[in-house]
Amino acid sequence: MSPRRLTPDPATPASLARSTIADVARIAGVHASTVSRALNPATRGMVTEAVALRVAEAAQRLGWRPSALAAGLRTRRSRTIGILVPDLVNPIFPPIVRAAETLLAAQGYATLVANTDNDPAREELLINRMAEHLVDGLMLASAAAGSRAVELCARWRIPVVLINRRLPGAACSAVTNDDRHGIGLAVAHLLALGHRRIAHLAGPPGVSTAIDRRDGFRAALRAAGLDDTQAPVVEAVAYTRDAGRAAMARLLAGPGFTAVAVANDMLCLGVYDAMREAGRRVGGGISVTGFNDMPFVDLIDPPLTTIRIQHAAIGRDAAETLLAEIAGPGGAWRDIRLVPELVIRASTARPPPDA
Amino acid sequence: MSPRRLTPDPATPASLARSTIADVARIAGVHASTVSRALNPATRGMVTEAVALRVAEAAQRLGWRPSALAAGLRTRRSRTIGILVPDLVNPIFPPIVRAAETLLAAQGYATLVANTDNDPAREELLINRMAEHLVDGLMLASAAAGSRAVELCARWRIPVVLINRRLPGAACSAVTNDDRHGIGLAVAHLLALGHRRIAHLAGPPGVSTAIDRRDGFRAALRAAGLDDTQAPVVEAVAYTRDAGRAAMARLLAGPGFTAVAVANDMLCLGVYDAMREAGRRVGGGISVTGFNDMPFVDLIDPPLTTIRIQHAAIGRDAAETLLAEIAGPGGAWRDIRLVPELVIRASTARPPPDA
DNA sequence: GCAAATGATGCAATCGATTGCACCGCCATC
DNA sequence: GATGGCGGTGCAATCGATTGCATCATTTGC
Repeated sequence: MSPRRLTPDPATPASLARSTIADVARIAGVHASTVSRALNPATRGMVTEAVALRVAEAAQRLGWRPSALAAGLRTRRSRTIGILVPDLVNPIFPPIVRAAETLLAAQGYATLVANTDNDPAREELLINRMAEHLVDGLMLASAAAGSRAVELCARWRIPVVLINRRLPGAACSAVTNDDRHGIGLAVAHLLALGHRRIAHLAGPPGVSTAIDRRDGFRAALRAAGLDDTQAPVVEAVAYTRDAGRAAMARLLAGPGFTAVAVANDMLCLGVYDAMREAGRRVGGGISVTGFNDMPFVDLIDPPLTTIRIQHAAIGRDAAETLLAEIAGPGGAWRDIRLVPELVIRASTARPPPDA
Repeated sequence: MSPRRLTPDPATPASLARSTIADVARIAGVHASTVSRALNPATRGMVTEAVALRVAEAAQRLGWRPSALAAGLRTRRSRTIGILVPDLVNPIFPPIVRAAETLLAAQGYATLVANTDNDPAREELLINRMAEHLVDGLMLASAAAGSRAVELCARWRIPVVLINRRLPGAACSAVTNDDRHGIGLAVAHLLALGHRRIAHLAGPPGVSTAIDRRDGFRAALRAAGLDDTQAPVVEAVAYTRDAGRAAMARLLAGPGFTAVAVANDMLCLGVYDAMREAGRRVGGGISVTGFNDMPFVDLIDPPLTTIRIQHAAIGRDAAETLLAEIAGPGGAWRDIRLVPELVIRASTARPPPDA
């Protein structure tokens, strides 16, 4: 009966203690520096095949694992990437984080994820914490006007990539959506359905997605020969369901409109709430468009017409950009603008005939 | 005109280089070890008030930040907690992660989040990676039968707390839901509505939530004097929308039933899909109950009757348990079982009279 | 066949903070 | 006034891996 083989070798009780490179060196009969070279893929070529094999065997037998801390202390890189999101509970972020994490994990990077709660102070604190952990790069989804985040990263010499939200004039790369174009698709769709009195429920101040979508909304109306200054516009205080409800209630109290282009899907959930409370119907009554195509909005009642962004691509592109900047600093900043697409569902319809 | 005050002092160009404890020591005119003691809250008492002040000032002026790597290497603790989830895109996890992260961040801990994709090999890899980063503790939401995760953590001496899913016989604490009780609430609700032919759509094999909910389902039927062996039960291959759709299709092809208690909300999304494809109505036709009350299921059509778990409490309790075990190892394992509650919405109704 | 080049390995310093121990000075005690 | 104790600080080793440089053995070239 052959003994079961697990990792690490169960026959070696040495596995009880965490072993170091020195232990491996002793077993393999070489110097610790040789072990280091043999075990590091980048320097494996510096040692003899036979030695590399012997070392690998010894390491395996001891169940040796590198100490990321010791290595990082010496090399000044932690093989860790930080990701800062304003709110992990907003379902558009997990797919982004996940795509980034998957790509990074394949390259041997771990990811430190944290919530800023849209609080600049917390954002600063977390960036400092990330700096203490010597993250090799940072993905920042929480950028807002006035944020010192990018300067802070520069001070700590941490490559940073903005995702989702831009920061005009910021000295760093960014992977975002073409928000102006996206909202234009929504407006064009509403116009094609016959709507002429279209409102806009805008996002919170200082956030690029809010600004660009609002500008794009205006531009799209003008392009259609409509007077954009007449269009009702209200601003939500945050990208939350509650803020959407409140903003929509204000919109409903104002001059009439048959459709509303909303700045994001999360706000739409509140818009639906407000419509229900006001006894109005979404779709047949007032048409509603969202933005993001976040998971599950195809299941709400009525299913939401929205602008689909490339969640996974944002995470992937941002991770790739970051890795490129880590590998070779000094390149030009990338400004990747992903193109969103319209997804038509039942929350939009022709305007009611009596409107 | 007084100069603007930022952090760190902009007047000190020393802030350009990352400063160490030795730099602070030089400025403050003391030894590095004294700086360490003065800056560490736990050892501050060992130095004179005046020295502590001088050191703090010097540190502030240099914009000094501790190196988590150097400190961790010496102390063998990284002030980092790992969280392993099977799928971050499943909306029940972000609230848990977030609650844990908030509590841990307040205690100075960073959180390393990773996805296992329900892949045991990936889980092992990630735990090893966490071990390399010397995480002080691990929250594990991905436990499934046969997982070597807990042993692996024991080998690395990493305190671990299972969340959401239990692992019978595992040598560690766990913070989970009372799944048997929860599914019992759902069944009781269906019985009260008049249903007698109730099916169960079970979760994937080997996962405690699936097993306990199935057992609880059976027990609830028996308690009502019904023959639980007659109840149709099919098993989904995973907790995904697609798997739910497939399983529900199989259920619909079998003997008749007027209600189905589904093992989780994510599966319910697929159940809705299958019902739509089969031309059946959820609620008035077949009643459906979910489990978890994950975000947004109150907005789907029809809104889902489900069992609400205490998302935030899971994260909080698990984080607290972990901190307790880190602070004083050797205590008894905690087995916290949180009590869920029934949330009635429109996916359940009286059985149709002709049924 | 000898010098030079090449390649493999060992040596030791280093990254930055922590901490056991030694030391020094001051005060209280007898 | 010597002794003991104690609080505050400095010294130096330490955590574990990496890496520039030295060293040694081997091979190549002439």
